[in-house]
Amino acid sequence: MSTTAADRGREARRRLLAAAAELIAERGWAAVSTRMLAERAGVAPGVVHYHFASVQALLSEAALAVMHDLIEQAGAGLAHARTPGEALGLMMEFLAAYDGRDPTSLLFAEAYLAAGRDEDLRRSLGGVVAEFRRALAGRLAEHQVPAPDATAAVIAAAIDGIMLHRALGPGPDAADLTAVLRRLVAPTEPRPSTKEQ
Amino acid sequence: MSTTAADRGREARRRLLAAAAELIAERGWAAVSTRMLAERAGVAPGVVHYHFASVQALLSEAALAVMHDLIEQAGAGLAHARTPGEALGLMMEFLAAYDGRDPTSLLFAEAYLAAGRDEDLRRSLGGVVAEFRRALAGRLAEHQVPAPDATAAVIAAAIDGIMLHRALGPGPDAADLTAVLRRLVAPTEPRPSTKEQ
DNA sequence: GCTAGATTTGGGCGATCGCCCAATACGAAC
DNA sequence: GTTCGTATTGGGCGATCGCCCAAATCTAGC
Repeated sequence: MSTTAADRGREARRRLLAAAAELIAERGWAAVSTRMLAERAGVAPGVVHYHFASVQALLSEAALAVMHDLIEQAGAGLAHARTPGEALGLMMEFLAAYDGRDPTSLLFAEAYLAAGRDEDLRRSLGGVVAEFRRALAGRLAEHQVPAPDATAAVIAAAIDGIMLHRALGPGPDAADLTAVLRRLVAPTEPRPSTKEQ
Repeated sequence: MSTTAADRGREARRRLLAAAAELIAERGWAAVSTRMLAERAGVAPGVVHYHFASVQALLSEAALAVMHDLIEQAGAGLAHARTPGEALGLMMEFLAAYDGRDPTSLLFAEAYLAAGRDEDLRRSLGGVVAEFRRALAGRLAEHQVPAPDATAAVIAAAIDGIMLHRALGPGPDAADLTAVLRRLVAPTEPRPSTKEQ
């Protein structure tokens, strides 16, 4: 039951990372300040620069942690699918929880932009996207989808773009979008019947 | 040859809008300041709040002007295409000029995010995207592409996503991506032959 | 109890922020 | 030349910024 100083320190660090993830989405990357982070995390302002070299470093670490977790989670769900079409359906279902204006979606977008002005962050983030593309391309190749790399890149891009556009207002139903995306992975065209879902 | 006060005023306003478009891309929306804008435009700091109600208002007006011009330009090129596949090719060619890290791409991304925190901007920007989707869906419908609205939305989203991902590092060739996207608009499946690029 | 080392505190530093405004400059109308 | 109206100047206002640091506070080990 004893809480050592190191334990409390780790907890403070953890709370600061969580606060950073929230505030990036709420206020925007450049608008997150030292005192804002400290207040949200329930610590004194000085603690921020005790645990992190700079506010930038804190924001980067927080964003990367969230993104990596989510990509891994999505990838795990993908493994259950038996066909690429099914995998697409699962992914779109997974994405239904994010409307482009929720904290997670905004965190992604903010991180994308911040990466353009921070070389280290850009490299790390590029690695996350590349990893997702590679995993997806592997699944596609297993099912004889032609041009798996390019197809995976387009799907990954479409997903991010769909999230971006959702933030701006209503668009077509997710089910309709999924049906369109399925054209990308249909191994053989099943001759479009007169009626379809 | 006379330059009235009103003429000089209009010129100062124009220069401020141009400076805003540059600085949004360079520094990020939230990091653009009054004095930064004034210096870039070659005017005194006070001029900014003489011509614009706030820095936010200046940034929004500048971003919307650039985006509207570019969408219109892309749409004009689209009118020359004779098939949806050709139109896609033209659009991807048009997009080749933007690698996701150039000022125009960054301006788009910054505006998307800023829109999430400014209701007026969000509405205006949503209108721009909707207008593009509508124009594209119209062209698709003319050529019997199924589900033209959803297809247009996916294409628009894929384009923005591709630009976003390009900023993070190299991906598949544009030509390969275009070939994949063409699957979305193929009116009838030409029975995939043994070889295809 | 006492020391050693890690963590927290809370305010200070100079710089910068958005916005404002009284004073000034300057061409147009008379 | 005088008046009038618009545009510009340049500094001031209080607030906030990132980062720093000496002092205070804690727990573990002796």
